[in-house]
Amino acid sequence: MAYSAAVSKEPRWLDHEERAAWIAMAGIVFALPAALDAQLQRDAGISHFEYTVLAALSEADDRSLRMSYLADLANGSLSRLSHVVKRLERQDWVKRTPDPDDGRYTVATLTEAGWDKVVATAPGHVEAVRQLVLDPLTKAQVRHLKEIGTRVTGALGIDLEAEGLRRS
Amino acid sequence: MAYSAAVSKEPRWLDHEERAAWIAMAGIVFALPAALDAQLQRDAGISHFEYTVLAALSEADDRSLRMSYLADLANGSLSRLSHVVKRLERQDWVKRTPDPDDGRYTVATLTEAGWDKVVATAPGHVEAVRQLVLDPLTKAQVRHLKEIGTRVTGALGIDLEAEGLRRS
DNA sequence: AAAGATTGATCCCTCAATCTTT
DNA sequence: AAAGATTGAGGGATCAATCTTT
Repeated sequence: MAYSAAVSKEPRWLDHEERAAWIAMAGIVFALPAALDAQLQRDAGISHFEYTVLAALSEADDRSLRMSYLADLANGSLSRLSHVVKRLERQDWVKRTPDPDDGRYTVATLTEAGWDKVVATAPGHVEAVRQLVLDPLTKAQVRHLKEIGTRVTGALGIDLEAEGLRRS
Repeated sequence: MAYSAAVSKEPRWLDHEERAAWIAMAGIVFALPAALDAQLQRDAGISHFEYTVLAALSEADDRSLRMSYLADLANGSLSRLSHVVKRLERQDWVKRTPDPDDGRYTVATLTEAGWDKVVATAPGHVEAVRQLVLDPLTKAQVRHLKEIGTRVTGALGIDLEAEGLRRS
């Protein structure tokens, strides 16, 4: 991700409307993850990242995904995922096996207990997403949000098609 | 922040448009902080939270704020702020003094070197915000984003008036 | 006793180094 | 040698406990 270094003397400062939009966006971006984490931690004892991992596996064929692909889906590094899956494995929610087709890959699979955990956790999480994000918006604003999100995630280099496989 | 516990058997699942909007929002919310942190870390050697603290002080009267108020502005806990300010103090960017009016408060003040750090860092940060968020949007979308942000931050219990004091 | 602030322990993430399979 | 994955060390965030001032 290359930001053209601000070499010119005068940066393009934000006008009034841009500034207001950015302040609102910043508020969301830095407070929403904490709020979602808090709900999941309180009601299910897991982090949002852990939930994302379990949910992604629950929607995959055979409830299985390669570690590297799963890391991409969950927007995390492979190292982070490896640490997290180690913990999830201790709880017997996930198990790991080498990929028979290519031994370099590791395949993570959701166990029956892991499936139950997702089923038990999903409704509360969806409800939190509704209350914090979707319910406060009009139908038109939901549409606008989708379009804005498409453009910004594009600038961030995120592939929404792939993301579509998962998430509540 | 009270989420009504999902006691009803059937949660209200997301329809197609809601799901698309949420996936886009989730992409932003979990990738944008990392992107902004990366720019600041690379170009200035500080985290986004540290930048927020320095920037908030730079815009305050006497370049000074009480710790508890500053923690609110920066969307962080007082404990987190205390740890961070300790580090900023080591770099001589901030200094702390007891509030003369009420000794329970601690007042954080930006030093001259801290001011210079903000001046040197702000243009690159604003440029990143432009490239990742504002430039990809039309003027109408910037307006929509402001309105959406107002509603969602409202649901999150954030006071945007107070926030307006800071942020690039 | 309450409010503001700080501290230390613990947990989690990041980064670099390493290991395994191809 | 390259790709995928794991590991351990180091740094920052969180939480509970503590300290200070009112």
